[in-house]
Amino acid sequence: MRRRELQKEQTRLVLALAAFDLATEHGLANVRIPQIAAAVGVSPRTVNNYFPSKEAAIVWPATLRAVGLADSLAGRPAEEPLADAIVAAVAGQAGNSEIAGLPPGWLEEFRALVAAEPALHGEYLKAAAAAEPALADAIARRAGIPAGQLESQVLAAAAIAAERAAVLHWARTMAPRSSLADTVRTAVAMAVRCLAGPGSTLA
Amino acid sequence: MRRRELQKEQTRLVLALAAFDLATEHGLANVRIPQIAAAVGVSPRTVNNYFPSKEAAIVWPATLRAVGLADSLAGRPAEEPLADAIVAAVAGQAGNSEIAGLPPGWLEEFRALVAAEPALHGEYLKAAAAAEPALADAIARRAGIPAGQLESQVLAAAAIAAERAAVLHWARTMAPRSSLADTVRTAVAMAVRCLAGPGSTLA
DNA sequence: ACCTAAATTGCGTACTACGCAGAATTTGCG
DNA sequence: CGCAAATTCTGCGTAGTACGCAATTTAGGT
Repeated sequence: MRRRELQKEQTRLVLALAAFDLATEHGLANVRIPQIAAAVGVSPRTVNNYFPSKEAAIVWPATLRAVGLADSLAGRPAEEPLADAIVAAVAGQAGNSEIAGLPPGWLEEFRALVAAEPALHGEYLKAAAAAEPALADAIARRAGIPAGQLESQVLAAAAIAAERAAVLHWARTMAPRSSLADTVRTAVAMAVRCLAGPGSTLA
Repeated sequence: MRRRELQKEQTRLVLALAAFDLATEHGLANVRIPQIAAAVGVSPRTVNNYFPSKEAAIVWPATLRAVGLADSLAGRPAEEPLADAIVAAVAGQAGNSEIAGLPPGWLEEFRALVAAEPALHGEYLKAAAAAEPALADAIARRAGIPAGQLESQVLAAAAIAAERAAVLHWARTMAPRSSLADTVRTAVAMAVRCLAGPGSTLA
């Protein structure tokens, strides 16, 4: 019964993108659940079966990307230093947004929407934080230490916080002189340089 | 017209504490807005004048503490290294919870409630993140650099994320061998060591 | 004590979240 | 190919929330 879940994830993503489009066009406050349902062709009740709120639906791709962070880190070569691997994993997610069927340029529109709608900040925070446990576990596994230690959790939280700060900073800066990926890379590097660098128990 | 606002803040805090107590006793899901109103002796409508949701009410003291972070940092001696000042400011907030009329031991109960009620995690995140801009400004001011730079924002985000990770880690650990304040101090020091340490442009 | 500004309150409305049960649909298996 | 079972979609009903608005009460300053 694998196909079932794939179809479900597909519908979930379609719903999320529909909610996202409606929010960018009409403004978050003017989006109604039935609108989203109509745009996809399902019942309003179904929308709430997939998402507890329209905000959660809009932010869903960000949640997906955040969850993919741990996998991305696990896929880095084993000999790469931990700090570099984390930076590469986070920046890599920021670079290619075609991860799971997202339209190209999605990240650009997303940051614009989040910057324009403060009501989404909280939901974006939740999406980013949802990845912390998995990322902390991946870090611990790579460092060869038991999971649940304070240090790996702090490192994961700091890395994700840095990424979020970079995205918001980049979104606020009207004339960005550097690309989003570069900004994210710089920010994450600053945050993890020492936590995961030489001299750390995680290195 | 200063007294007016003081009274307002007072009732706001009373409402928040009432919501908090009801949540610890009956569980978050069983708390109703009229209950909170009745516990304080105001109309249900008034509760929603002060808070947009019961979760926001419960987390309000955490928001207060987070906002106080920037002031706490500003109050540190000017000759203290930035990293030490940040660690001291954050850990100081974790140490004394009597900041604004909170009952002693409030932080303990709060972390227990947050750990027991995952529905509060998001609200706690928002409360913590609410302090980021102010903290980033305070950092920039102390470092003598213009506000809004990426580095100060990343540092603020990382410090707050480390504090939150420490609190949650401490809450999850059943038999905490060290005090919460020590855990927070350790976590923030790890995150800040390098961002604000020697060699950084902020130092 | 009065005048003014602000807070509290009650009411009404729109919307959301979700439990429940029936209908529709798809999957696995013979 | 068809049947049975599990699962998802759907509609309905309910409880509860958020908030605008206007009236009332309360408090502050002179």
